[in-house]
Amino acid sequence: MQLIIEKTALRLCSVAELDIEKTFECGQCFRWNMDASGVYTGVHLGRAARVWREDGQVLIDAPERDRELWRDYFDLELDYDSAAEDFHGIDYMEKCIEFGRGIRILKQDRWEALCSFIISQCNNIPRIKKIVETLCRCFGDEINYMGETYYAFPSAERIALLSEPELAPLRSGYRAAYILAAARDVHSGTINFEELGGLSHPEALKAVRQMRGVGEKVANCFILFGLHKMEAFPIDVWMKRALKEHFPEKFDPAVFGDYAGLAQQYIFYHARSGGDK
DNA sequence: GAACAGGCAACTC
DNA sequence: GAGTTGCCTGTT
Repeated sequence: MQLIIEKTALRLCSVAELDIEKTFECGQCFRWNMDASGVYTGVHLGRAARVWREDGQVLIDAPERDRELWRDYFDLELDYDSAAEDFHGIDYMEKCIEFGRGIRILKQDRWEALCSFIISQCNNIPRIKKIVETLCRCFGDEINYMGETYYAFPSAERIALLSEPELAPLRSGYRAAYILAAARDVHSGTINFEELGGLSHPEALKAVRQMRGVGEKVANCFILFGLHKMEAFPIDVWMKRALKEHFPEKFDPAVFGDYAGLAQQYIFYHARSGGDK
């Protein structure tokens, strides 16, 4: 009897198009983890996958039928050099673009992005990852992959039916009430992702901010990383520092054009990696 | 033990 | 509308 081993490593793109380490470690997502050999394992839309570099290519261990799904997730159709045109030529930005080359703004699941950035407030990345992981472990569907168990991000519907004490294992503090409120808003239709997607950035910002515990920063993170509206420009303490240092007092992100969010990510990654020191 | 953290809301003036 | 304070929890 012949054993047929299904070879599932798909070529996603070249390493020039996507730097997985920068993309996964630049603070936009919380569910990808690297092992000792540089292979990242993560979960997206209930699918676990491994992503790695090999011979100048980025490969992903995924079935052929999911190729487009993953290419979409990594935003591989967009030409990032063209997208950055509006802020090329600014001296400081040249440095940030070069430094962040290969970063892509992931098209994350909208609910996961919303929930993750609600959790992110006043928190550091290891703790955000820990809370998100516990949330998935407690309430997400099991995924068996490569002999290990992973967990999908639990749906808003699932979370909406929980009570605050049930979220206690997350140790998310005052954010637990915000998570529940957001889940219920999504479940009830008060917040409709499809509708939000059709709104302009200012309109979407206003609507998203109606949610309890969602202020300017969290809203913009959700709009950028969840709704993939590339003009969203979240400003946190790192961004504040960088902007203060390199741009005039009355700075308007609109100067970066339609892809201001990408500029934000380059600045943020540069600043957080110690590029300004 | 106090201060602080990738933020928000409620309150003050 | 600008500034201050408390908030859960974990870390320093």
